[in-house]
Amino acid sequence: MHLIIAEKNISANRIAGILAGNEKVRAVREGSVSTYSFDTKTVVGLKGHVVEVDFEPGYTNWRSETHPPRTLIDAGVIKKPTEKKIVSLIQKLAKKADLVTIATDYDTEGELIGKEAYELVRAVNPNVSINRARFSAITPTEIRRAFENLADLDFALAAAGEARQSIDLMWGASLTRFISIAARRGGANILSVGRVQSPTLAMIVEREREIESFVPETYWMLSLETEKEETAIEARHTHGRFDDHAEALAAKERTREPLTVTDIKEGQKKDRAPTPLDTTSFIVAASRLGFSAANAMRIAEDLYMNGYISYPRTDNTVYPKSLNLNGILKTLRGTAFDADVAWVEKNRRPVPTRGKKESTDHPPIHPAGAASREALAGDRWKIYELVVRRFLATLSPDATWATIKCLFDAAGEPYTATGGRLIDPGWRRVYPYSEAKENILPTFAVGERLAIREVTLEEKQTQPPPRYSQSKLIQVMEELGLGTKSTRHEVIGKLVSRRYVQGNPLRPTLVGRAVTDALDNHADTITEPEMTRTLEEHMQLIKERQRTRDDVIDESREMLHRVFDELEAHEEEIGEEIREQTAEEHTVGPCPVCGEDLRIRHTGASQFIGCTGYPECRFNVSLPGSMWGRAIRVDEVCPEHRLAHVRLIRKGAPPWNIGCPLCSHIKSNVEAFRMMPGMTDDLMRRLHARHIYTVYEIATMQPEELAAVAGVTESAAADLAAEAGEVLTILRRRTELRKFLRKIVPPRRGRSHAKIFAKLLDEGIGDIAALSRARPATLKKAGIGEKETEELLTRSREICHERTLKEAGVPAVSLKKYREAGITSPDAFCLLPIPYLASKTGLNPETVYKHVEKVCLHLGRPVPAKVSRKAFERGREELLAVPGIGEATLDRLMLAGIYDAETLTSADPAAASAITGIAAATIRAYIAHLK
DNA sequence: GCAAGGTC
Repeated sequence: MHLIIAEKNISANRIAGILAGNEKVRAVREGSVSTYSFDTKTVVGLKGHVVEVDFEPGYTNWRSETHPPRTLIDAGVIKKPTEKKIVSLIQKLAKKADLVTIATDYDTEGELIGKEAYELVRAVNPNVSINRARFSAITPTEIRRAFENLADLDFALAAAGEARQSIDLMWGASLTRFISIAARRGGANILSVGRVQSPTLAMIVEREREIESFVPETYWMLSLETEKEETAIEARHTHGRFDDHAEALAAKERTREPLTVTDIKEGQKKDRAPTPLDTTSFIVAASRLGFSAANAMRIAEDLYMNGYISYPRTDNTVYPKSLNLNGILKTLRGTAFDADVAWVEKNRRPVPTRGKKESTDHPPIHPAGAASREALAGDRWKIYELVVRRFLATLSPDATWATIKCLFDAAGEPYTATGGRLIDPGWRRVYPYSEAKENILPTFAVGERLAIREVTLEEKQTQPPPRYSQSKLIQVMEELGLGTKSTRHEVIGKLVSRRYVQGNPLRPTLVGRAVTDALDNHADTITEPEMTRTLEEHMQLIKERQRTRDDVIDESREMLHRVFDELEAHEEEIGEEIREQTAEEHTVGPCPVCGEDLRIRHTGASQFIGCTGYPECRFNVSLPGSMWGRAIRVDEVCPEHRLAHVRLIRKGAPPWNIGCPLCSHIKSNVEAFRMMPGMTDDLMRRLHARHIYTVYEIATMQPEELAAVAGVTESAAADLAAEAGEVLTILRRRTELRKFLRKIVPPRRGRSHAKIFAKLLDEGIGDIAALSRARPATLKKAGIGEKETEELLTRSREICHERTLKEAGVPAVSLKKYREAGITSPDAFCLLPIPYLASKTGLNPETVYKHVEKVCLHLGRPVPAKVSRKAFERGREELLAVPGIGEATLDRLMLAGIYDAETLTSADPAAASAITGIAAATIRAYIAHLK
């Protein structure tokens, strides 16, 4: 069998189709992986890298004494599978193969991915011959040519990729750990560092600094307004920007009629049709439609997977010869673009436009299939339409403008006006995304005199450079060689998820600035794009076999050690700097009680807002637990409390805007206040004025303090505190009920726990005890199913029973034994005979008596007579001596309170029979025997 | 728990 390994599934499919020619290809899905077979050949696709580099075992603990971050520099690197299913399928197929061909993309990463496959094959089949097919496009001619000219894997090319992997891992991981540990950040708050992300972040921080330090300069623009044929025309002074106000004023003073036309220059200008789309220009075009980089790529990948557009990750802006442009136009006929296609076919430019970058891996992004607006709703259609229209535009003629430049003289002061008119829209007909702004001037004649309506001197200010938009940043990253077409948008996503930057345009956060500062000061190698350039030069040398992989990595190790010399010498200082700079990130504003800073605090699963004046000031505001999202500060500020708004953010969930934490705190506690019978609006106002917002505070305050705050007598204050305590109990029980419901009733669409809970509350069911007494019909009305109702009732009764028994004073250890014996209700304690309970549980009857006594007293029921251990054991012997009574019969008799000879002889056989199920005659026989 | 690079 000849095994062919491609870079991805879709390539495998297409390669198989081409190589099979007229033969039928059998597609087989094994799990989630497909193979394509024909003749004796099987083609299988990888998923890019199917293995990943990591450190050898022993380096997982970040805070290890023996393996601090620096030791990662010299740690061994291993490859471990990330796509286990594909790895095992490749190895299964490799065992049977007598020839293996690596057919991954022809670039450095592709060669490395090929080498990974090579190693997987070698591990299970050491002798099979392995070769390499190199092609620059998956087209019939290219693929056939490649398979007729099979070569060997280029190990030097792959080694260049391996050097990049190792260097990225050791720099990224060691510096990430170092900085995170120094700043005492862990878990979701680590501070990451990397060859691509750190310079990108540094650019954003740098731009923000430029904006902050920008000193605007004032300048003046001089213009006049004239008119012809009742249209107003604006002409600007040819001096342009005046930096000197006096000079501008003088020019304005000199400007007077007559205004004479001195020259007219007419011309034509071509407006070139746009070039084919590579990933970056696609992201730029999509951003004009309002798509973020990541969203545009996500949609493009979806369209690609469904065959509507070509591969969206490409650096190519030139259509390859092999691309069938006519075929694509034909595909688009009959779609919503029918008229546009017809126009393009009729007016087509001789050669399609071409951009500056030409690469061979993939063609520019172009339509691959026909789609309808109905099939692709909303955003997907917008992106598809963009790709289609751009494709059409690249085949369309340039647009042509008629331009006119008119020069005027106003008593010696020169002015000019320019106009433009679109005479042939060309490509703009099919690509309406950039507006063509016309400015049509009336026809002038040289020497013509005009009136001056107004002369305007406008004062203006120079503007700071703009913040980076996502698309602009991706363009700059590309210019600097940072990241790849596939990763640039992900890098921005990473900076956002690390909370280094926010917004679009992108602004750095305090954390982002602090990390950039720390790295700039002590490890600037990693914040410069230079590192990537050097790495690429070294990789080039490896490819040319002028240097080895290990030699390059060793040099990088040496550099990183020097960086660590500097970092370790300043660890304390670096950590403190970062902590100091980022404290503000958690500060929401002044404490209403003492005026110190209020800060968001995270402690494990809970989070709250506390006062930095703690413990002197104990003011705090509770926040929903971190399961609802991590609390962060946002820019908006509450005008009333001067506190920053708070938002909970959680992966995969929309953010929960809490708003002003104090407003929200007050609002959520007002309802509880109103549950207190003695609460009035006036009293509530007084409490709020003294920053008392919770029932809990009232319940725990000293009466005299509360009396002073509320302006009532101490005894009234004590009543209030008692009421508050009762409200707390009610609320606690409600919470308990809520938790209980959540555990048993699974949430369903249209039936949230909140809804059910509200309905139960309406029915007066506010705690588990009330629930245990509820009628099934009531629960059904609240939207709870029959089975769930049954379970709710059973479980809630169990809980109530157990609670009563605990309250009565039955110890938990004994409760367990009763439960195991099936004795759970308090009634069972009061009604069942003590010997029976003792026998069932194996407990001492005297202990049982103590429990029964407690329960009966607790419930106000009569306490049964005590049975001593001696009497109990003697009774057993007496009864077991009676012929016909064994252990089983004894158990039954005990149920009827019969546990010794005396209780048996005095028993009423009929009654005892009814309880025990033993025939009355048999019981009479036992009694006769004893007598 | 860490990077960057493939791909989904």
